Amino acid sequence: MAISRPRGTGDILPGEIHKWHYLEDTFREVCREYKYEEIRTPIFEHTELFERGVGDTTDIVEKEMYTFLDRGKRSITLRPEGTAAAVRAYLENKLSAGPQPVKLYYTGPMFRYDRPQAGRFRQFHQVGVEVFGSRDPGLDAEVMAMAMDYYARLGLKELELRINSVGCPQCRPVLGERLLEFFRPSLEELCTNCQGRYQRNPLRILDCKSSRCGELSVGAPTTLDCLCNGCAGHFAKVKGYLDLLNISYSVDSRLVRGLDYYTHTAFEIMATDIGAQSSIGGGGRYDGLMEACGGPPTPGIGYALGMERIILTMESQGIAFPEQRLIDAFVVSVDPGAEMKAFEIVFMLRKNGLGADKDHMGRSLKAQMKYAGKLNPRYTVLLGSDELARGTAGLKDMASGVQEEVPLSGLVQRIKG
RNA sequence: GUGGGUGUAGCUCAGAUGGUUAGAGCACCAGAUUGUGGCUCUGGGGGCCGUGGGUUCGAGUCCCAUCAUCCACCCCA
Repeated sequence: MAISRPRGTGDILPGEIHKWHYLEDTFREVCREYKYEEIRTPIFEHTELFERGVGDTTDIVEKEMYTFLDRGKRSITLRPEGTAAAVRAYLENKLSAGPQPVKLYYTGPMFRYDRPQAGRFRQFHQVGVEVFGSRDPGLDAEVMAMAMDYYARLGLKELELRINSVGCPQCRPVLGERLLEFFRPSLEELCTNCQGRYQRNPLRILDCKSSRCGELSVGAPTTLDCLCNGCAGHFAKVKGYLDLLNISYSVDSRLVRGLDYYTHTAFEIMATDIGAQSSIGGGGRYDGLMEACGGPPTPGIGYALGMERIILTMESQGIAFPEQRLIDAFVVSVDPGAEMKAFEIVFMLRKNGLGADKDHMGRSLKAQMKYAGKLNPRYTVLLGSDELARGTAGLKDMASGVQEEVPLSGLVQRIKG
């Protein structure tokens, strides 16, 4: 093989594309019902957008971005996530001038230079939403409910919704101080990662997966211990709305979204049985992000769901994807003399809105039938010299095997009927 | 970035201790008395045994390197 695909990427082949269509179609349907409108932003942006919009101390920006200089010596980055670009577009196109809130959705590929493993790729696909312009806790609940609704429509079971509140610029520093105090005695024992976090963002120590750090952080103050009245009230309302909708969730006070401008609600949806990368979606509120990107103070909340991981979960749960029939009719020429007529009939069927095809490999009658059997059309249309002479065609129902002779003039009607 | 597993046909995999023309199943193609699919049977095409080096009379098999892939850490979707 001369050239292979780049590491961590994948070809979505015709045999599985129906899964992606199903996910996308279902998502669009949900978005329509929830009144979210699609936005399509570039796949690449100025690197600076992500440095500011994702945070330059995050792993994503520090080591996972596909960044390059274009021919004009501009630093360009393939988008690693969708929120920053949506924020940029909202500001750049003055969507703030229209009615608020602005509810957007997007779908498409994202890029991160990670080591590939089960459920993790360098090019992967997300569907996501962002709501700009309102701090209503009802919207926090809405986006979570929407994500769960989407999963449910796909047939996913046994998902776990974890939620937390990470506070706001007023109460976060209080927590930060208390965390520094708490970990100061055991600073040397923390993993090297967390020693760095201690300096930059002690909140994330709570999130560390290392068992050592886990032990050390037992009894540590959590975000929930330090919420100010406003944040605690917001969180209580979010939970109230979720309860109202009978959406089950667990409060996970260790769930942290690391960026400074993330505020209030953070959530994550976990699946089982798809390997170590079990998060199939996550999101949160980011009331500080617009300002970080140079805009006026504007609240926002959103989520992103990983399509590959959703498909993995569906497959591991044995959920069937609706498969659409490739064609309605396959036209077979019984003898070479009928070849031209078969070609004509195929186009006639297509012009009438039917999916149709014929052999293009010079196959024998038997082989044409065999091929038709694989394409699984509802009908096979058989044309031979006898039929030609009578102006008819054999119409064979492939499921039942029953064949009848119908006049060409009534073929479309008969197939549609 | 770190660690482990695996690279033989389109796919899933056999190929003890190195030894003739590298096999199977599935898939693909053709045929089973000449105008009909699914089942069955017969036959056929297809392999620089990931790549490069080394050891050896001889390497798919042993050694080294490299690349790819899978899994895990980290992080995330």
